[in-house]
Formats: sequence, C-alpha cells, structure tokens
Amino acid sequence: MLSKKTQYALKALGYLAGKYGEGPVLISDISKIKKIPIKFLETILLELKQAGVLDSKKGKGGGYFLIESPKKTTLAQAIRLVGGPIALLPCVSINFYEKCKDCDEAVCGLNKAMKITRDATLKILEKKTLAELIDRVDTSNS
Amino acid sequence: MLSKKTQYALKALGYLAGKYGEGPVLISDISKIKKIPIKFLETILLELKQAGVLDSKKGKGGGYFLIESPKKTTLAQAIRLVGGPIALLPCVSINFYEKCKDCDEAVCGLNKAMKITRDATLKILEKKTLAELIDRVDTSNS
DNA sequence: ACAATAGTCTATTAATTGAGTAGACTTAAT
DNA sequence: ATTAAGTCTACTCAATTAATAGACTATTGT
Repeated sequence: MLSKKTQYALKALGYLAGKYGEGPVLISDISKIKKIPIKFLETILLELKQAGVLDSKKGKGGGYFLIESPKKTTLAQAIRLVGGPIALLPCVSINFYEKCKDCDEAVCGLNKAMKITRDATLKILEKKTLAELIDRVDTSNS
Repeated sequence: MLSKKTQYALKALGYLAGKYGEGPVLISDISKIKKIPIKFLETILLELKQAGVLDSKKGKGGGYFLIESPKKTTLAQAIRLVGGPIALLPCVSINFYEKCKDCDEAVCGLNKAMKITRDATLKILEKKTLAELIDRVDTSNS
C-alpha cells in the first residue's frame, strides 16, 4: 500500500493535470476538492516542486501548476518523487534497494517472486501518465 | 511496500516451507536464520497459527510447522493473513477496501490505473505458493 | 514427580508516519 | 508604501507500527 503522502501526491497531481495550461491553482482549492489536509498538502507540493515537476507562483493570483504536459510524467516517476517505493520488498526495489541480511538473492525464492511482481507493476505504471489521472468517462485506453 | 510484519511473515513461512515434513521448528531457529526479532516473530507466528496455516507443539521438541503442503497456500493468501493489503490504494483493495471521500470511482482515472495494477499483481501472487519461497537454484518456473 | 524446554500472553517502550499549528517570508495589486 | 494573497519553514502532537521484556503455561524426557 502506498503511504498517505504518496496517495495525496497522486491525487494532487491528477487535479493539477486537469488544470494544465489554466494558470496557477490554489493549494486551498486542491485541499478542498481532493480532501487533503492543507498543511500536509503544502509540504507535498513543495517537495514536488523541488523535484522539478511543479512550479509555483507566489503572491496574489499565485498557486501551483505543472511545468510540463501531464503526458510527460509517468505514474512510476510520480510515486518515486515523493519517496514511495513501488516494489513490495526493499530487496527488489530499484530506487530504494536494500539488501536482505538473511538471504542470497541469487537463490532466494521470495526475491524471485517479488521481482516478477515488481516488473509487472512497473510495466503498467511506467506507461500510464498523469494525463490518465484526469477524470473521464472515456475508457478506451484501459 | 509490505509492512515489516508481512515481510517477516513471508520469510518465516518460506523457511517453514523448506522444513515441511521434518517436524516442529524452533522460533529461535527461524529468528536466527531469518534475522527476525524473536519477540516480534512470536506474535506473527501466533497470528499465523490462529489463521489456520501453522500449528505448534509445546514443550521439549516443540516448535512451529506448516499444517498443509506449502503448495496449498498462495502468496496472496499469506500476505492477507497477516493483515497486509496488496493493492496500492485503499479504494482498489479487495480485502481492505475503503471508499475515497473525494472521487467517483466510475470516473476516477487513478482508481482505474490502480485497479489494473492490482490485477496484474494478484495474477502473479495468486499463482505462486509458499513452495516457491524455498531457496533453489533451479529457475525453471520463473 | 520434576526439571528443563518451548510456546503463549500481557504490558511497555521506541520509532516512524500522519496531521495540525504558528508565524515568517514573497509577490502583486492598488 | 501598504496590504492582501499566497508560499515557505519550523515545531508540536497524535496514531500507528515495530521492537523489547518478563511472567506464565503446557509438554516432554528422565
């Protein structure tokens, strides 16, 4: 399961994707509509900005917005940006890898099974982009 | 990412799978070899016993052991036994479902994407069994 | 019978994550 | 310049998850 932080990040990014090209969006708007605690959301958006996905405009008429087209960022990238491992175990994570103390990966059955799972997951998450998070009735691409 | 508890459970079950048919295995053995904090492991094994996967024998010569052949239990079952959701979001979890406050699932792109991911994951985890957690060099089934 | 062994239970502590608060700092409009 | 709108930073508190400690109960072997 993804952490709350990651879940919120995805929701916020999805919302911003829907507003792409329409100028800055208020944190308070995202918070209200996506039901995300506002102060928690602030830190998440800030992190996404520092990661280079979002930019913000301060002052009156300010807010957050996507830098690039929603199609440019995959869900896998988005999840990783806010520090969420995608794999089910540390020893099969690509970006948050950690060796098991107790096993030899070349022989570990658990490692093998989880790598296969991870690959299947990544195959999907690396294809889907933020653009697909925009609410739509059309399901032609699922 | 699976919780530590779930990770430990899988490791322990894998170890017990390798010892299947050889009589009870000591908690302390599993703890040492799989590098799992012994007291934490105790509660996990107890939970797995109450869930009906393991049985134990008290006193000298006692320990824990798998009730059924390792092939009878899938990884998906094992993960769920110790309370670990498999899906990445609550709103796409089968056993730990929770509705989002902010979206209509019929239209939510995130929900859609995550359901596809979940299905791919389950397809694998429901096929693999504890027997495949046993260390082996042979990879003919991966 | 009894001593040793090994699982079971209860209670506490530590660490991490999620959530909330207060206030400083920036920008833009007037 | 002043003020209003908004971001940014630093702390604090609560909830959950992870880990530890020790007493208790059941079983086996001698």
